[in-house]
Amino acid sequence: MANTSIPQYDPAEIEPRWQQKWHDSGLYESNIDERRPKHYALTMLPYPSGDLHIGHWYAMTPSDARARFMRMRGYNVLFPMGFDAFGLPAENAAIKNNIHPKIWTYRNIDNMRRQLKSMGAMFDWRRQAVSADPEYYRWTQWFFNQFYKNGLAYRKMSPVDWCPNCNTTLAREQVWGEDRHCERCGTPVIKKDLEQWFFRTTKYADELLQYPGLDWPERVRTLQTNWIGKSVGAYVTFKTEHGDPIQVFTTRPDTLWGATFMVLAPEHPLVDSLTTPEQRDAVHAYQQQAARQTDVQRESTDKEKTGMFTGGYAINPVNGERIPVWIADYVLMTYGTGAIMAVPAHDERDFAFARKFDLPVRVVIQPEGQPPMDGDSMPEAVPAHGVMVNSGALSGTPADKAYDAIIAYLEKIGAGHAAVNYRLRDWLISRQRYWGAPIPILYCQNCGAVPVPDDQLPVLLPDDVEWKPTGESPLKLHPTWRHTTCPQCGGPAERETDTMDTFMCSSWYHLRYLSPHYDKGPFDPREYDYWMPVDTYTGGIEHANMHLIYTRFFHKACRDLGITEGPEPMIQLRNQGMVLGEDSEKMSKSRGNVVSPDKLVERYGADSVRAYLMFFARWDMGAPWNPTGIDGTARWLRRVWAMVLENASSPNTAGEETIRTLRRKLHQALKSITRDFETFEFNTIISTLMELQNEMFKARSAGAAGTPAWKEAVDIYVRMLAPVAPHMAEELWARLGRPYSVHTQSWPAVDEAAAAQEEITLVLQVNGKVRDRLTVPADISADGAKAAALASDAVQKFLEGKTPRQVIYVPGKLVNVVV
RNA sequence: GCCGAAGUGGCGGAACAGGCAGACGCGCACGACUCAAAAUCGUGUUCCGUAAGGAGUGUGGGUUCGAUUCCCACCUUCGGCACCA
Repeated sequence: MANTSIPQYDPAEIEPRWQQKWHDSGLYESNIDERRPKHYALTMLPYPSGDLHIGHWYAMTPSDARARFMRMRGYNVLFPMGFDAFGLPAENAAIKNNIHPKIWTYRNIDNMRRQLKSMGAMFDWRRQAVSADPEYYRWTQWFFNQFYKNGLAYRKMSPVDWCPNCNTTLAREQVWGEDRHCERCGTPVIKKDLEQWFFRTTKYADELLQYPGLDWPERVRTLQTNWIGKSVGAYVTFKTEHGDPIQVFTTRPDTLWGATFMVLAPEHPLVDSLTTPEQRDAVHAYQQQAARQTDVQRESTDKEKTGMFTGGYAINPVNGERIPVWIADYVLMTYGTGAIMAVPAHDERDFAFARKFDLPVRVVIQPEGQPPMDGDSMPEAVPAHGVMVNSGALSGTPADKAYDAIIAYLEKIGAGHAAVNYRLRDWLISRQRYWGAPIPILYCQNCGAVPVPDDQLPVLLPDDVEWKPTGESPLKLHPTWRHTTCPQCGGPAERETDTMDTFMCSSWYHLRYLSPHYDKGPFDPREYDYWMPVDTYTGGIEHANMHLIYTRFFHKACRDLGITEGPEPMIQLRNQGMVLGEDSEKMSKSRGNVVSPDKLVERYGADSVRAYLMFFARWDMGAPWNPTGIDGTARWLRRVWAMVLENASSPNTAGEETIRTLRRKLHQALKSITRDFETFEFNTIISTLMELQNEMFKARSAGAAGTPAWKEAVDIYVRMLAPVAPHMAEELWARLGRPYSVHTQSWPAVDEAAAAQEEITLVLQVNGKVRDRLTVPADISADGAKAAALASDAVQKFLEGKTPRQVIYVPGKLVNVVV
């Protein structure tokens, strides 16, 4: 019955032809349209590393399919694309291949834009933004200026993380893992004392912990919440014997009576004045040794405790007790105040320290229902849950009840107050590299640090630089670039030679897409008012603690400066998983397990690649690449092609039942696919389409082709296919004689009556085991169902003559007979 | 150590209110078409058992008429954090 006259499915011919037509007709140009609801669909922009990776396709094609679905549902959809074009790999490639980073980057952008276009995605290329373009980074610098003028950017000398391979400092978020390695190159970082620029992200720590109205994965919110690391407690001020205050942070002010010593970080500013002459040499030696250690050595948990007595003492404000002050490297200068009160009875670390240096241990919280603890003999610290003991007037009070009273008391005697601390650090944005947006600051001998006036931006990155890695910013080596005049006093000034972290560029790219050539501000306010916020954001979860924190901070900071509006920049977030190599390892050139999308497109066509990437794994999970599975999706698309085009002359001999079944399956599939698009479950969209196609084959064999129901099924099928396989759907739509374009059609409506089940399969169980199945009317009564079940031979057989104790009917599903 | 995610056939996965486990596809086997192969189409494919039947969703318990789904304990893998006071 196969009609041999239909043309073969030839994606290599179809796909470029439609891409050209879409481009020529401006099909994907999104413009403000107040009559339609807007939908801003954003997918994370790629770094122009050279070639589009299968991972990019995996991230972007389902995002594109969903954007298309939203468009068909009546939304005015914006789905833009651009390039995160500044960054280290360009410089590394420059060094390796002796090619200018700019040439390397823009060449890659050209190639990747071509590859992106082969996906057939609905990107509005007019809105492309490239972060290395002066018309883009002019505004990156402008944002820096606004932050600087409002106290959100500051310069500070401090010990910072330095990647010896990338020759630059890194933000705390960009140092990963137990060995504290560089997020980019994997080299363990070292500490350096440098004067660097920071953004005051900590100012927003508390707000960043709130996710108002955000539909974000729980996973991401948890990662961010843990990263920000809020601790609620109190600052308590002890005094040295000379009367100098030593402030500590504690989450357990109720253990104050158990503080038997204090520990300062070796770098703490009070160490010098506390140290007695007899201890001076030893303390100095310990400080030196601590300074030489790496963070990894210093912060490894299982390390034997080390420390040194300063010879000095402090007075506990609640009981006037005189306690020794030590220094130790387990206390970090970068958290809290760099000093702690040690309560060895109830803190594991303090306990280990006390035992090692033979310091007193005093129990102040007695766990309930246990024999009294003895500080001298206890083998380990005990959790501080229970009743306060050895705590003066508060002895006998449950610890959790005393908490607020103690803070009130500390406030009354002027020795402390409630406080909150965060693990989050301010964002270090200085990079000692060439290929980035220059920090728009000048240093004048008279005026100090002066921002380049907004109307003189951008501070252009010079092309003629030596990009040799020296550990200094390459811009420092430029013969003339750094020398300029101060805009305030006209005297000589030098430019800042560091560039900005590229995460600064990517913190606001979603705003630049709105109007990439706008020159009166970072974005056209009319476009902002219409499109923002981003409705759906898709991308990898690896950015949970980097980009996704930075961009939220950026938005909130800008909101407070009157630049942006609303609490959050991106309302809904969905993360795709990772496509691994066939060997289940991360794809990398060195492992030789990289899958090239170009070759797959050449062999199967973009539509098959798109469909396979949606089908082959749960999108949010990812999976190792399976090279043979794609044959199945390619086969399916060829069958769809044949099914749609072969039907025209087929007979109309189907019975009523066939037609009813066809329509039921069709509308059930439509319902299921609609729901799955809403919930980002792409793999079941494809399998439902495959199932429906099988059902339609059956109906056609039964003579359904040529009926109105068949026509309806084909029409709906092609529409449902459009987001997934946009080229094929467009071609089929045209061949069916329908007007251009399938992508501007509305998403079909479910006919609930058609989808309704008239008959159901009633499952019959005996003691929870399936023994029989009956086809019964869907509206069967409970009594009817139970009677039918008991009448079943199979059920009777397994009842073995016993009387049912209970018969359970689950409407529309099953009957369970219990004996 | 703490936080989070995940464990289902040979493989990817489905089961969306606690109700038919294994949809859909890959792979494999057999068959049709073919001189032959590819492509295509058809049939079968969780395991044990000739069968009747039994077992079965990481492991062990629990709740329930009924558990992949809920609860408890544990194991494994992956991700994040880690001397954060």
